[in-house]
Amino acid sequence: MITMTEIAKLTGVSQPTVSRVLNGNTAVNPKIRERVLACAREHEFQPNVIAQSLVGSKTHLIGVVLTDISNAFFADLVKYLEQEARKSGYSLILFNSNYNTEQEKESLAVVQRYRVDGLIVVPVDETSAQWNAQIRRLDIPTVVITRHVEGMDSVYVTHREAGAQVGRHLWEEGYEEYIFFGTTRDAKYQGFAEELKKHGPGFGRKLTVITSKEEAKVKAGLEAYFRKERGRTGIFAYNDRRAVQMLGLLQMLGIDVPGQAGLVGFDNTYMCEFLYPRLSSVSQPNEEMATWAMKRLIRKIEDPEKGREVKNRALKATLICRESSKKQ
Amino acid sequence: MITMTEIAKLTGVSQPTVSRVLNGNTAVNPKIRERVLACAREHEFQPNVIAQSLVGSKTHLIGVVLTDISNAFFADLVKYLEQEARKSGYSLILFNSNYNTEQEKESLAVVQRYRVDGLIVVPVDETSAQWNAQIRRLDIPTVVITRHVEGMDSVYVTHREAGAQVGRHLWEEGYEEYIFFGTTRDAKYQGFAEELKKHGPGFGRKLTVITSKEEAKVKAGLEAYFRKERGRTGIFAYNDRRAVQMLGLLQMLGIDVPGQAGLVGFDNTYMCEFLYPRLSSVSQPNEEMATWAMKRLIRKIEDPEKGREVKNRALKATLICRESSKKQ
DNA sequence: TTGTAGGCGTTATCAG
DNA sequence: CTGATAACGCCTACAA
Repeated sequence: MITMTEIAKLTGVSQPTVSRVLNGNTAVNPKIRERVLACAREHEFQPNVIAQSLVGSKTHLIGVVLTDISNAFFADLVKYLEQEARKSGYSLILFNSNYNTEQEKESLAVVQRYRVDGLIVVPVDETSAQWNAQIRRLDIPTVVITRHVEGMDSVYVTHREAGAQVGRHLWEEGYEEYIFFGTTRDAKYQGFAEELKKHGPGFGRKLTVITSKEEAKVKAGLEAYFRKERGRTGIFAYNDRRAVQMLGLLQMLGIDVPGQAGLVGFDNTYMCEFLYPRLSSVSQPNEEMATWAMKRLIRKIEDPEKGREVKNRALKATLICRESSKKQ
Repeated sequence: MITMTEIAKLTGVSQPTVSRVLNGNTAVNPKIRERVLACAREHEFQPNVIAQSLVGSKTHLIGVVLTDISNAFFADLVKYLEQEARKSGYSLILFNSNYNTEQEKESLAVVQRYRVDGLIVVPVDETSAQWNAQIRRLDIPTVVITRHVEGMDSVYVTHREAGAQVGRHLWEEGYEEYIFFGTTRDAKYQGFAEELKKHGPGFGRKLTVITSKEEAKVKAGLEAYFRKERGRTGIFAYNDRRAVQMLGLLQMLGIDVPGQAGLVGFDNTYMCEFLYPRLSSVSQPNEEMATWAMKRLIRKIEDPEKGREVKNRALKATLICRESSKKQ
């Protein structure tokens, strides 16, 4: 890899002159300019951004530290993050914490050693004191994505509200009893339950929660559930994976969807369109989330004044109604 | 961010001494050592790897340039790549070409400007002369993953062999006619067709290809297909996405799976286990592929001698038989 | 318009 | 054991 100094020697000028030509800032003698450019082209000069970073104290590197890149949802976010960063000439240096706080901690340290200009993070546990302490000491412009953290910039989707949307939808479609497939700590559950509560005081008896991740247990639970005399049941699964599993189980048990049971998933992954019946699901605004996060981050980096105040962006999810939860 | 020079001033020693202490290479006076370490800890010193890179001509950065990070298959690979790189102290700088050769070209240039130590690539089109010229001129240790490129290190799965496996399986399960859902350029198709050919000369009439990506056309094609008198039909979809779509269509048309039609997908994604009937699928050794690629790359980087010769690794995929293609 | 000098934060190589 | 000194590749004054 040829350097400016070498080009300088080759063309008989000084290195700063080469720099001027290659960066096109200042005016230079056209003859020299041509000579230098020709030489650079010939040797396929590529500036050493490492050296540029050292002097300019700007690396054009953005650290991305997230919990699970193999999760399609995050992978999708990364795609848009990269797209947006690229537009402004930044590159992504990627770390996967794998939901492991040790790895996350180490990743944040590495990111600091690379002197990244900014940071996009999906914390393993944003309530952890250790994490909060570390991320704040880093003193790097940061945007939290997917979670809401007090005192830091963040973009996230209002899961509670999304849960309420699903509750309303299932109620409107005439489902009389309900199942939530997930944990009660999930904000989606809370919104879902609250919404249903509005439609009658007896909702407690009408809302069942299935928490287990073991298929056999889930199946047994469903069997027991449907053995009783039941009205039409609306089921909300906390993500599409689980929704697909639920659909498979319902089909296995011979329960008609959406007749006896309506089903709504979460994430609106591509397969929703492919399943039979097509799966209703809640769509998160991935592109918007990623784009906002990156734009915001770059603004913080390039305009520290405006970047100072903390901005939070709560985005709404959209329920996509398909066949799996339709009125009969 | 405190630097070695600052620590040196604070502790009244020279900067190189600080470097020695912090790197623990050479022996230093225990008193000074303690003083320096204390100071470094107090100010949470983190070495500037950018500066280290500049002098050491090693960035510990590995460029990853792939076609579509939002594809679950590649996202999975990235997870393992990161894991393996991390073990050896390397970090990933990630680029998504989005199947766009312009973006790919630019990414390769950026990667070079960052002076990455190595490169993992999934080319948009490995047969392109332009790409071949560029990648070779880069002169960076590179491992191609997922594709086979003459004269370069690569790991890939033998799709042709996988296709043959599927053909054999469907034949053994008693399917008498066959559909391939994908394109005939796909090596999977070739292996599939060749295998079927072994079981009788009339295979040409018995193997139908559905290429369209438009659901309506696919549906119409299937309807026309099954309107005729048909034996049991074995269907091979080029990936799980398509297999799910196919399954949905078959269910919609009221065709019994695996009775009238058997179905096999490709990629063995999580949903195979969740669908009803459970989907047979070909499992690619993602972890092995990624791990091999990264280990090989690091070896090339750290031991240029051994890294010189070109190594190719062809991995076999494994067919996972489930309910969707079982003998009746 | 061009060259010289200095510095970014390290590491490495010398003397001492 | 420790401190100068040079070097990595580039940029930004400053001077000519």
